[in-house]
Amino acid sequence: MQKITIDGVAERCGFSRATVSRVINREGTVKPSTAEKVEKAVQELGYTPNLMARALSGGNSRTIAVLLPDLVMEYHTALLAGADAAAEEKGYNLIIKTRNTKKALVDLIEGRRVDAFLLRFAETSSFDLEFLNHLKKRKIPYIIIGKPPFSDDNPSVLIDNIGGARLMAKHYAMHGFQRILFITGTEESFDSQDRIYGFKIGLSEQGIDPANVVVVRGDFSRQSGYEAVRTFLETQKADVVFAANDHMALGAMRYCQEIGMRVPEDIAVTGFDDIFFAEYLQPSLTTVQQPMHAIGDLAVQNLIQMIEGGRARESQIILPTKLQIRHSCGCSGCLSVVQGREGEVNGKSFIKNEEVVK
Amino acid sequence: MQKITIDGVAERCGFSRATVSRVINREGTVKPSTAEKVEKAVQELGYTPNLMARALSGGNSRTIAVLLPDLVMEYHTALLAGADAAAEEKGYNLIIKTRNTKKALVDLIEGRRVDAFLLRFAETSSFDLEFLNHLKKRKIPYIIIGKPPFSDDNPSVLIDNIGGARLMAKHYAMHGFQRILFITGTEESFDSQDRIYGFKIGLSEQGIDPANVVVVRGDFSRQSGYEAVRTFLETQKADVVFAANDHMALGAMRYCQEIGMRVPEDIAVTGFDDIFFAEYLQPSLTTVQQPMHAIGDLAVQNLIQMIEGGRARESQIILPTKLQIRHSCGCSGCLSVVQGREGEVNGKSFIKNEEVVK
DNA sequence: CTGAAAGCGCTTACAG
DNA sequence: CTGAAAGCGCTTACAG
Repeated sequence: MQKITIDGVAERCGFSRATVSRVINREGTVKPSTAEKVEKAVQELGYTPNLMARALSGGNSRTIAVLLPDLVMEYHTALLAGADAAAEEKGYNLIIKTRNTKKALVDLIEGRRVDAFLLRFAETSSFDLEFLNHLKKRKIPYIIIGKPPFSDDNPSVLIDNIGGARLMAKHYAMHGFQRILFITGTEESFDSQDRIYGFKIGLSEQGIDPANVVVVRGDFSRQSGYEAVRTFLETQKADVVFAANDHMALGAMRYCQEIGMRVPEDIAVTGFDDIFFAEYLQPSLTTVQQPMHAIGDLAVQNLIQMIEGGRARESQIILPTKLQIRHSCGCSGCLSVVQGREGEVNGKSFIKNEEVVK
Repeated sequence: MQKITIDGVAERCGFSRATVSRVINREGTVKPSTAEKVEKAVQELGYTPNLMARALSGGNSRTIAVLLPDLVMEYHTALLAGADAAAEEKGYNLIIKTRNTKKALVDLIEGRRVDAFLLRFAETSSFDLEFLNHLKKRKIPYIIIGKPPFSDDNPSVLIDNIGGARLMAKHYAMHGFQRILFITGTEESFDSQDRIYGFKIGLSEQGIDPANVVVVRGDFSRQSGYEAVRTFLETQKADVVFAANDHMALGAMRYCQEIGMRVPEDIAVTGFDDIFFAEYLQPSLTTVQQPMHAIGDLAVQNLIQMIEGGRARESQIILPTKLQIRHSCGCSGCLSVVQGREGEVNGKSFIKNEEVVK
């Protein structure tokens, strides 16, 4: 199997290397009939451009870098899986980075290794504004997954923590919960901040005073959920525990069950994320789900549009959140889902999380 | 920030581009004193080579392709996380591929995009021998995760399904289980094949006739585990159900509990994989764990050795398996772990799964 | 031990 | 609309 290059194609169809390059990249003007001949030759030879050479000479590398906090949380691997699906469909490669030194990232850019960045930061401290500015200056397309920092002009696909938490607040109102314990994640977590924020907004909307909520700090671990509830219940009582993620909800539920409290009869527990096993807990966990796979997929699609078509839709996009109502909140019978609805105003996508299906 | 190239370094230190290249790649002979000067210049300028250019001109691209069946199963994302850890430590990039067309893979090679391949196939039918031969012919380093096909001469890191299942058989003997239902995964799954194989070997070793095991086909889904047990229990009885993965074990357990059987008192259930929630089921699941993270890490380390140092240790490597004894098998009290031990003979690593800790 | 030169496979002004 | 040429940033024989 002879390695076949652009010159091979040129020879085959009788045109120059430059012309072949033009039709492959659909740039400049080429007579339709010659484009056809070139394409035929490409087909016959089964030619695909060498991406290294292309990138080196100033073209696209057809590669997107994905920055993730980790590859362990289902939350992030689902995001990656979605990104991968879109990338493979469009013939792009994904380079993944978890422990990202600034230097390594800049090299990726300067070395023209990647055309664009998909960025996911979990903690405020990991947010590298300098790097973001570098991207802007170099006009490298990027999309941030989750809340962008400070300014609103960063292209981003929002993880709708606020909307999801509001949905949960509304559901709490339906149950008539009064004494609420909220377990947060780490202090620096964007997700955690937005979840408590959205929850309080939601409570206000329902006429419940957010001041009634007791907030205890956790760290997203199952153990921290366990401990938070234990400490709290030593001196106080609660109708319900809202943990900022499912792991902590699991820990909370375990503690309650261990001391003989029935969930949800004696105390309700709800979570956030809808990780795989939420459905299989006993009782099954009522929680908020975000479409991480779809978010990754959509983000990569947009990134590719930016790479190929200039800027495309750089606006912020929010995908609808689902409230997965199961049994741990006290609802019984078959599962129901409360889902937000998508909308769009002024080029900004958003959702109305209004509907409640019972 | 001026883009700095090898010529920049050359100018700075007063040597030629060729010499700089030599010291960076530690190739050829360079006088120590000049190497020092070159390195100083590299430091001062913060130079890192453009990998695209390097690859194009015949050097390494410092990139490894990872082929995975999916990014959903914890089994595979843990493998990826391990690979990523090793890659980032050594300054390598990872390109991930899930839905791999042969063409896309060959392009990766011909375009010099990657230096090596980490391959994980889940099903016999997905095994592309032609591609493997292509790799061999081109002398591209690769490592297969899991059982290599046909011949033994493929560098691989084995997932020790057989050893793990043997461990479980031994544990079954301790419990004195007689009537055993084994739920397999899909017919083409390497994992499933090896697990039933190893299990039967293990039973024989314990003096239990493998013919006593009833084998029912599942497909790794929770639902298939549920159905398999339901169908079986309609006409027969069992002391224990061994599911070829934890998802099916979960389904099996659910069915038993739904019809009022107590696990493990009336029927024991064990699984394979030790996915995250195995520990949190009620009762907690006795299962076999394989160090997927370590496997991915080790494989990438070896791959890098092969890339940089010629061939390194191309032998087969097996990492020890753990039997996670929890409650679903009938054991009670604190958790115990039965762990295999590593060994090495004739350059081949292997393990003796002999030890039983009670 | 070191340097000048060719070449890797493309893209992109620049002519025509 | 098309082609000849330069150049992207490296590595690698080939001389010396």
